[in-house]
Amino acid sequence: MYGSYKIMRMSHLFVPTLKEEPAEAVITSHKLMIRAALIRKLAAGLYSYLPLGLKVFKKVENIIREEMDKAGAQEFSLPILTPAELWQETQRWDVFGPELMRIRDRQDHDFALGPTHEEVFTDIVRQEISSYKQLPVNFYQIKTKFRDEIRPRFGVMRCREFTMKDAYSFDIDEKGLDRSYKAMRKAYENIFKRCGLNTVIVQADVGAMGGTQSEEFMVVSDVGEEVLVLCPSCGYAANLEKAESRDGTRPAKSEKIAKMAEVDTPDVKTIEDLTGFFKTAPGKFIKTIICLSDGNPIAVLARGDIEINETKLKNAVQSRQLELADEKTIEKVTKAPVGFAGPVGLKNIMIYADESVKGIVNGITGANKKDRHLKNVNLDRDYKVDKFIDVRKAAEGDLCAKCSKKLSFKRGIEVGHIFKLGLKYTKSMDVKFLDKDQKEKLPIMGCYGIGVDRTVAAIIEQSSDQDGIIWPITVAPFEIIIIALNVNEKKVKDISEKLYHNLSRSFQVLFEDRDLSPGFKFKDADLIGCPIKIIISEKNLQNDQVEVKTRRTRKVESVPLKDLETKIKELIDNEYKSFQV
RNA sequence: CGGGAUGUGGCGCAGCUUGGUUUAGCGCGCUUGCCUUGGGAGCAAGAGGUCGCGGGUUCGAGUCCCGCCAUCCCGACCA
Repeated sequence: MYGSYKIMRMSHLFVPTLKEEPAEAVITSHKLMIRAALIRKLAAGLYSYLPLGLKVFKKVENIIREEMDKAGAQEFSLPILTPAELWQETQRWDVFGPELMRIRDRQDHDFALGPTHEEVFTDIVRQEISSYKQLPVNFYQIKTKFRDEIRPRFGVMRCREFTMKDAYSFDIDEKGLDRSYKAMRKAYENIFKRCGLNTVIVQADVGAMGGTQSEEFMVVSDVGEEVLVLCPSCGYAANLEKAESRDGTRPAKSEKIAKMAEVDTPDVKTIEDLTGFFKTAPGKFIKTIICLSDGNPIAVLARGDIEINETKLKNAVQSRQLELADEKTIEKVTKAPVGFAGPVGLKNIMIYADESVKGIVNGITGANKKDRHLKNVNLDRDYKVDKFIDVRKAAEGDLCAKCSKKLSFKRGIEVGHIFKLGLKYTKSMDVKFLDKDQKEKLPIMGCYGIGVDRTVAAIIEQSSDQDGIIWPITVAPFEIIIIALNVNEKKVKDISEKLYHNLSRSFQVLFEDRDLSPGFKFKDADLIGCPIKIIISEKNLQNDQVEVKTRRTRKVESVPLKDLETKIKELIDNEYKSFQV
């Protein structure tokens, strides 16, 4: 439990709850955050926190802070406004593109509103750290970030202005980075457990930043923006970008290799067209995609029934920028209009192929001529592949690459991301320290982020019912709500006041003291979702009792006044226990 | 940026197809009074809207046309 709480009465607190669902919200957490008066929208992707929302937000923040400190990280506060020069040093002034919010001052100096703070922290290390004796360090802050999102979405889930806890570790060597990374991984597990969140840790692609390892903390949810590939059998977990998988289809019956032949296929272009035309399963086709890798055309083959994972492809061909080729390029490379590309006779271009192509016997593919396809095409006899790569996009029905059991697919909300960054920033910003062996070296970095707003939303996604939010006690705006049923009854009013003052000494108590109908107050209380409700009515007071009801279980109990404090303490202690780390 | 939808008192919506019975309406909320107190009470009386903005058509536009803006959804995008 943290700190002493200011006295709070519903009659005083600004909690403009809504009976009706706001039209602009689609997902549960967004609807409830508005209805329970946690947030209000200012503009697309910009939200104001109201007093109740802020209380929750601060609790989450505080849990993060405590666990970060416990893990040995040190809190900073860096400016949001950051000079362009710093971003130019690492090329990110350009790389970040339009997502970076830019601003110019009256002297015409360029600045960015920080979307993340690698450069600024690295700059501090560059200036202040010169010896291995000062390392390792892990610096963090909990700060407002700005990203000009192409599409803000789902309330606080994807915003243009949001709060992120970002941490950066600097180590002497790989071993040290491993230690820092593991410490953060553990801290994250603690943080999410304490927030009452069930998370799954998935492997993620390291992306263009060239790190070595990256994992995401995901909250499984249908409204998640990422697809997770999970193996229920061995525990393998990765996001779709990263996921490896194996073919789950039965191998085709062995077939005699037949003679290659050209077929007239007027206007038959897509795999769908082709399966109809040839009356064959999509697995029979050799899909040929022409891409531009850093401006150079390459051909990528895959079996007709699988999709290509662009991230895997990008990594496999070591491309910085990869895109589908435009029509002109395709016509130039294949000498045919779009839709008739094939590997046979394709020249002056690297031909990559997914492993899935290996098993195709007597395949069908484009003839590199308008309205013509080839059938009975076979690897090595009819065409060559320069390099086999794994670009299979995992799909329903695929098997786990590790244990060959069937994979399961779920969606998830990314609440945290940990990352072994390597030397990317220390190198480009020329950060050096003198090691024990008297040699100059680059510190090796890790970075670790948590979306604070998103974490709050995810908690609600995971914990609510038809009546409203069910807060885990660790992040609840108040631990207890005392409802005085009829404040016009002197006895009810007096005893409620007394209990409120007494309990406020040990707990965070919200006092529902408004002169409203009981139903109204119950509904509001459920919406707001405080874990424990104490109901004081004239009826029960006749027996010197009050009612205690828990939000989660809806269990009600009549408790004699004299036992109340003990009972409440017991209940609350129990609640906290289930979120202990 | 492409596709779709929406914009009418604080909130949720109807009215628009077929322009004039509309003085723009309903529910919630709000104000005042009475009444009521175990699951968003009741009665009565009120306040509150240049119908997103601009232009056009018309004798007449919330309603039709054009343009713009905003919001939401899908997609693209997202170290």
